[in-house]
Amino acid sequence: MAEKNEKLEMMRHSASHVMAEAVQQLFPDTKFAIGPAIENGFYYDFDLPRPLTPDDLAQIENKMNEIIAADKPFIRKEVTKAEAKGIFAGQPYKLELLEEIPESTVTVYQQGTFTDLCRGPHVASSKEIKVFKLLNAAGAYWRGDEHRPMLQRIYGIAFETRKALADHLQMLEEAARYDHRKLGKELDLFSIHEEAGPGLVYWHPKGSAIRRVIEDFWKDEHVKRGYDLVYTPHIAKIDLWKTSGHWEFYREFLYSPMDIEGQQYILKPMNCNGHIIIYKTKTRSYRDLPFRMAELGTVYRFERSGVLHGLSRVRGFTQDDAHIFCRFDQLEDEVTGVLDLALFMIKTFGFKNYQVMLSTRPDKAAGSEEVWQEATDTLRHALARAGVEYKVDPGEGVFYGPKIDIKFVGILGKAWQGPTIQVDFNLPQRFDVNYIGEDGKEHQVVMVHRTVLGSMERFLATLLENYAGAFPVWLSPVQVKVIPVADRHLDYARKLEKELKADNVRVEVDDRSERINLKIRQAQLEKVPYMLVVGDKEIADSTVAIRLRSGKQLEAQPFTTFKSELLSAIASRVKDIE
RNA sequence: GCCCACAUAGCUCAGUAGGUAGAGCACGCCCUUGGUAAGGGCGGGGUCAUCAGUUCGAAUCUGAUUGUGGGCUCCA
Repeated sequence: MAEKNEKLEMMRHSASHVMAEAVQQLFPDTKFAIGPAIENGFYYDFDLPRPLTPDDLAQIENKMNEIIAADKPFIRKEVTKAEAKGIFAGQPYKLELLEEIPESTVTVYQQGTFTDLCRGPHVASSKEIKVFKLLNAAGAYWRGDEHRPMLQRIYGIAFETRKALADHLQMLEEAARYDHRKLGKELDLFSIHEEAGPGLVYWHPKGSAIRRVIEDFWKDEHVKRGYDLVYTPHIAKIDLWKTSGHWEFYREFLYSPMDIEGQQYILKPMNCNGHIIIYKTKTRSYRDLPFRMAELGTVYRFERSGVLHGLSRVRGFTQDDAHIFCRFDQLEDEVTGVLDLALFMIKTFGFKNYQVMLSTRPDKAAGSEEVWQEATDTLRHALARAGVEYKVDPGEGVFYGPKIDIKFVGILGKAWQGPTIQVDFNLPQRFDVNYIGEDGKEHQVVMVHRTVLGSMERFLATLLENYAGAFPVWLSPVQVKVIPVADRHLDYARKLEKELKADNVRVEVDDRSERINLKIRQAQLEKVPYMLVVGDKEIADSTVAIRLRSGKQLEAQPFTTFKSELLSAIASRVKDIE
């Protein structure tokens, strides 16, 4: 398998060289940057005299096919740096790369008319490139630096067989049907409006119904686990954010201050300061710790226009936030508790798997090396206790402390940013957040910032794409659709509706004078888990005919039986009626 | 923010030699009361994202603005 992947990667990398040759022939003035193999394909960055059009891509593809058909060998040469500078005269990006190579000799690969600075390896000859397709052209900064020139990147994919290519293209099409922006519109869950502002989400009744279920569950679970729920205001005086350091470090994410009676206020970008204020309203004893304060806190951050994306990157969002104030010796237990909660959430919401990253001390960090080391070790111990496998992300911690990030892995294998657990020594110091120890003296608390879902917005996106909009029954905005066969069955339908509503079931009656085929179709499109078809037979026997959204029809059963099974399925949160 | 593309009815979309807008779904009314994925008829609905410009005339050409998409960068 590994060998096969290497072969594929070699082919993809070679395809990128062939693409460069094609571009060179079509645009002789091109300056070449880099062109690696990536997952499923390859790209190459070019500095071109004009923007590329879809027609250009087709032409480049044709040229590539010619080169492949001509079966040009890939020739590897070792040359001195001085020779290489001659070869790449007039190619500033290649020359810049050459400067950074410490060795005195470098390798170049040549196929046809194109020679590239490249470590290799490559296929022996262009004919070994089996099937490829150019997907799109996009802008990309030279070396990923936004202060350097914007280059044009062409992305392509390449496979061993036509079938593999076709499968991949089909998979891309399939993925588009799971897109939360599309599903959100189709299922009438939320909207975002040009006239109201980008990145600001309007939750429709059905989206709000899902959110309420999530929030109620979240609150109950937190209270069970020893959290106190709080509410804090959306704006606060700017000085608070100066004290916390946000004004200094994160100003680019903050909205401009507003003037209120001569005082400057800003919208909160985080909830921590509010929780610290509550903590500090009285002297806390070591006996009061840990103090776990939780809030579904709505925050506003200025995100640059180009990064906004549906529900997953927005400018106003509600974090499922909490801050744990504890003693250092309690830190491990607290982190363990948060990990347990996070894993419980992952399981309850039906994610197949998860990935865990531990981020360590960055270059620019507050606090001493020793404290960092100790805190990082504490996180390691907690991870070990939870029996969780993780990877280390060196230097990716927040400036105020190390963190654990968990990604949800959905049904399709896509990973989503989920829970985050961050240790913080900085804010307690800035705000002088203390407790009185057994020794009668003041000691600084350790703060843990954490979310277990992320934000309501991003989490809904995650759920939507994970379930393709077919939520498990406990989360479905409409759990039951009652479909009377004819108008004379409406009274019975209403009676069922009333009885289900009495137990907080989210139920709708399709009371239109339409054929049931139409009503079934629309309930299917709405992905309602249970459709109850009721007509003369059902009324006579006090039963319901049940159709599942899978298309499966269950035996007609007494309404009371259905109802109790439904209620237990909802309460279990895990299993639907099958 | 940067590169490229796109913006037509509530939704999905058609409308290229520039001559003042169409379909399906949805919505309203009428007929139909039909047993598991679209019954039929009629009707209302659009200053073609916004603002300028070119032109006798702009959904269509040009520019700017706003927004969206694909990337890049960023994501405490």
